[in-house]
Amino acid sequence: MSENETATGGRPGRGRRPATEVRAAVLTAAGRILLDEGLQALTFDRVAREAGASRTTLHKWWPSPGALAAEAYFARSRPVLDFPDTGDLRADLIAQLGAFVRWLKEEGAERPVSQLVGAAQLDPGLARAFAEEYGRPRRELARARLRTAQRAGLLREDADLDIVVDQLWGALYHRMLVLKAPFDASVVPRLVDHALHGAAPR
Amino acid sequence: MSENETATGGRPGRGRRPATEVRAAVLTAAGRILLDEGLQALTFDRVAREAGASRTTLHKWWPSPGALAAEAYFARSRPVLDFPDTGDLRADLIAQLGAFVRWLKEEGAERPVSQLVGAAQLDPGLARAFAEEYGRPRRELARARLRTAQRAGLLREDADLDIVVDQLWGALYHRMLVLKAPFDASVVPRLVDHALHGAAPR
DNA sequence: CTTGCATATGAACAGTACGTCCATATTCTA
DNA sequence: TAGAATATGGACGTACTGTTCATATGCAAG
Repeated sequence: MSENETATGGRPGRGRRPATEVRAAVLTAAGRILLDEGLQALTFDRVAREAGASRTTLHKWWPSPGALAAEAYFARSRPVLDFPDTGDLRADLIAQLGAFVRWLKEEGAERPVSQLVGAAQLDPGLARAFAEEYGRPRRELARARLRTAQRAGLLREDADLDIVVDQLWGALYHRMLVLKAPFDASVVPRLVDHALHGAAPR
Repeated sequence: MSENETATGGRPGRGRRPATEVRAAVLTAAGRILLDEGLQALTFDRVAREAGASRTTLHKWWPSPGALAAEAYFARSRPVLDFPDTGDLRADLIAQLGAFVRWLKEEGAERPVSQLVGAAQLDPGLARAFAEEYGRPRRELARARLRTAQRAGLLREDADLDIVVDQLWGALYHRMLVLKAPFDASVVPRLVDHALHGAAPR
């Protein structure tokens, strides 16, 4: 009897839909809006409209548009989380940082990442999520690779590996977020050489 | 509570007040709100109410709350814009970066600066203003000091001074904005040594 | 002193978004 | 088959933006 437009695909009107289906539709719509129009456009209203979901539902599952944006972005771009060890530290660092720069510049990650980091400065929940799901894991990965090199005698015993990581990635973030200065992958080798050998005469 | 006393002091009701007087009141109120409650609370509505000004006036003078916040902050904390040269590059860098960290951590600049950089990621006008009035001048100052050292033979001829600056300040911004990791002035000497001598064995 | 311009003011309006509540419809599960 | 879980549309109140308008007042030129 219930000619309900079919559950799949159409607009099912009122009533329950599978939660996973709704979540997926919401995350897809949110990701698209984030990439196409930026974080400003990603409001609960917009996402609900475009996902064919109810705003009430979004409020139930996500505490804020920022949190939804972060989850949508991570669900989409699952960043490569490995750090190959070829034995050549310099080459490995250049490869990793180069991939980061290309991800930012050629795969369109620069705007969403900038905006998410930016919004995190005003949203403690988003800040925690972003640091824990994004910043920290990447830092740990790099740290581990540096630790291996340090044990192999390729880095000084008293080197502060956190500082090395901060200097490598932080330099890029500095240009991207604070200075708004253009850069591309060509800075990476120089950056790595500076981190390894410093700017003072040898 | 609004007595319509004459023009000076009281609440003058309608009509013109000197523009400079209104601007000063607005910037004062905006600065206080920014420091006490953060950038979220700094809306045209709030500032207009607290400054005893009309919202219409704020729209006339500032394009957005972010722009007002930036101007209010710079008007208040006029950061020290000199970079002493004692001849000892390492000591000068430690002094400068140490002052920066203390400014952030002990003078309450961390939250407003983080929030302004954050908001700049979503507001191109604010981003430009912030980079031009804040980031770039500081970088130029540091670059100039490094250039002197380079001419004196304290840095390699082929050293990339922009990279050195990015590695020093960027490392701190990285911890503050991306990792949300605590830090204090004690990292500064190590940071400078890494920038000067690198992490590889000498 | 008069006149006219510049400017601040209050008020109102539409638009958008948030956050919350409700009754209802539907699906899932026991 | 019955009840729990959950999505839905709708409504409400609040807050902020961005704009327009008429009005009041300071300032400066004549």
